[in-house]
Amino acid sequence: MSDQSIVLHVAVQAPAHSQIGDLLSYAHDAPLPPGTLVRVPLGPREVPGIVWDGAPAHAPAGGPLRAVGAVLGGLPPLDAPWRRLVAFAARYYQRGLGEVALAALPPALRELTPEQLARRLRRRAAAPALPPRPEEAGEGEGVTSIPIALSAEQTSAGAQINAQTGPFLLFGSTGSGKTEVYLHAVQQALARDERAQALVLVPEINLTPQLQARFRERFAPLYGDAAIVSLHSGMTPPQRLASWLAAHAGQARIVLGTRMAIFASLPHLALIVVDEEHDASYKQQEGARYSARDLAVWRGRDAGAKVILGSATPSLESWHASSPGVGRYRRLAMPSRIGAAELPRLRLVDMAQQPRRAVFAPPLVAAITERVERGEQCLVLLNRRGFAPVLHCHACGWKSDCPHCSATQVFHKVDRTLRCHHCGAAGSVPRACPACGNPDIVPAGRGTEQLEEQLAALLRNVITPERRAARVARIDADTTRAKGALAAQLAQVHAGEVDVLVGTQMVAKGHDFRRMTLVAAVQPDSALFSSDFRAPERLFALLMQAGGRAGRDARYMAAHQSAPELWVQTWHPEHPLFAALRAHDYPAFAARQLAEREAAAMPPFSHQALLRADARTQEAAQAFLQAAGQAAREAALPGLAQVFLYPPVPLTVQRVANVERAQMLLESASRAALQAVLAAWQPLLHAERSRHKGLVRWLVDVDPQAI
DNA sequence: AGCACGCCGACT
DNA sequence: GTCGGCGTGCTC
Repeated sequence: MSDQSIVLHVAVQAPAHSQIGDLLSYAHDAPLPPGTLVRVPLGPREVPGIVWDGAPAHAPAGGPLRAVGAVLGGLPPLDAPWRRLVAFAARYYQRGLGEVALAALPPALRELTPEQLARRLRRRAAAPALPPRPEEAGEGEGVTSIPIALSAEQTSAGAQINAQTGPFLLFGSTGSGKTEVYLHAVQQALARDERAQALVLVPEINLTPQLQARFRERFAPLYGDAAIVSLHSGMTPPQRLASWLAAHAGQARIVLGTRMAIFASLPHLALIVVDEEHDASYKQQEGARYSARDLAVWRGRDAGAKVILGSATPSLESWHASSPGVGRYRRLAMPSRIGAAELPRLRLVDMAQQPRRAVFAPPLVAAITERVERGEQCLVLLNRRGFAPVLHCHACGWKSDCPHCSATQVFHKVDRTLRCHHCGAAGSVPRACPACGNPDIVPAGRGTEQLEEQLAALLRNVITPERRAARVARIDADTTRAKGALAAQLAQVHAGEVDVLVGTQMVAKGHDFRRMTLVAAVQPDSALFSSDFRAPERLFALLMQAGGRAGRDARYMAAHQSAPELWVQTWHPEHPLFAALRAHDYPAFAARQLAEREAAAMPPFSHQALLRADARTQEAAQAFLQAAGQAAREAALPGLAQVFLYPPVPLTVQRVANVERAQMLLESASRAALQAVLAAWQPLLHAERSRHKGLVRWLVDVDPQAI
């Protein structure tokens, strides 16, 4: 303990609800700049940490400080903008600073010793990592080195992005060429400054390969292959580390990734693109429940980087923010589909007029048959895996309930199992009713497996122009579990080996199937009357996006004299959502939804947070929430007068894996008041926790995407 | 969150 | 007589 006179404040990975404060103090023999990675002793173990600026809220309890264990000095410190982003996210989403900061680093980096890191960095330096000098790029304002033919709408959007600061909401219908605008904006940003970096976010890993191909094709000739990296959870730890280091060092000029990539270290960030910004997967659902889209807007403003949010069906939050009266975002509209491709015509099937219990209405079967006979492809969507959501005994009323959850086990016919989609419990299908012995137990309802089977039967005599039998294939989470399975199956579809594709939402997004001319949603009605006020918005987006899979290739459609169609089977054809869908009129749909939201003071006209409790019993979960609310009122938390606390209620799926779940909704017209309450509430929640025996955990979800 | 310490059931 | 269940408490 001789010369260790410097006190360092270090963020370590400890959750907010541990008794540890945000920053811990350690002794070291020399000052270290904030953002330096270190390893420090914590109790019996050594953990990674990040040197932080500012002092901890609470001084350590006295006694000599322990010393920093190791310094990862080979790495440039994480810069101030990165630390501000992490600090903001931790504060806003009510989590520990160190928890958010360390989770934002690639796992492989957290495990590294200084020696391993030094070896890695030497290897990187030895490799010819620097890209060819882009001599031809960056010759002043607006000069692009690759001439790109843009439509008038694309040119106008590009010009505005170039001239204004944003953030921008790029509202372009499916097939309007949003990607080309992204590419153009990235090219402009990179050409303007030879160090500039661009971050491009996509909702799902599945969509990164094709986007990566587009960006590589465009930018690898200019900046080299190494200048384009991906960042998502499907990569191996070494791959992720390599991408992260390339971004941190500034060698990667373009980072493509999923929501986690919003926390990438990008010292020269100039542009952030959030593709399909309405997509729910931008909201993290465990740990710190952050919205990568919202953080993108914050980060862009803080770092002086432009932000482009793109969608054909924007979130109502973004749409509202870009409305003329509000003007926080600049709206750029691209209503036309490129290359004279038509938008799909809506064919509503009134199920009340169809044979009872028909899965597929006869007119839909006829339409699919006709298309397959012409050599075109069809897509059938159902958002439910398995063969049937429940098995049923008509003799005694037994259902295939999950023993651990308040949900039924789903019948999977392919492997004769009953599986719970909530807790994962799986078993084989009983031969007879476990309750009464009746051998005649029947599946009720339908899933993708059943659609696949029924369609195959319905089309068994249908012959394609190549004189082979029609082929039906299914793509969902069950068929794509193995690594590379999705890519292989998609390749089959692209190769024309599949005529009808049955699948869940995962095939509705992004993919470009050239010969796809008909898309059908078999059973979308539940979203029309859901208790979740965002369900209609999600359904509209899904149907628009799914419909966009049909007729993307104008030349193919013209050559085959085909017109794209979106079929929807519904019991409520008169529902106003379908009128807007028929007209491809998102603005009309959004206007009506926003009017309803405003009248009911719901988001985006109010702000919400959830306090959720998991416990052994539903009573214990609700008692904790009740007591937490009571404690907040008794302490008269600042801002509480402007925040409405709803009574605790069970979650829709009340019990999962034998844990009972309840939640309490907080709502306020003032985001600041809601934030103030949540921050001041935190210590009361800690205190309350120990008074509730059966409580398993509690958590706060700011801006929940479902309630 | 880890990881200890700590006090009560089925095994060698 | 030990191995081990996870309840409670601490980590600068």
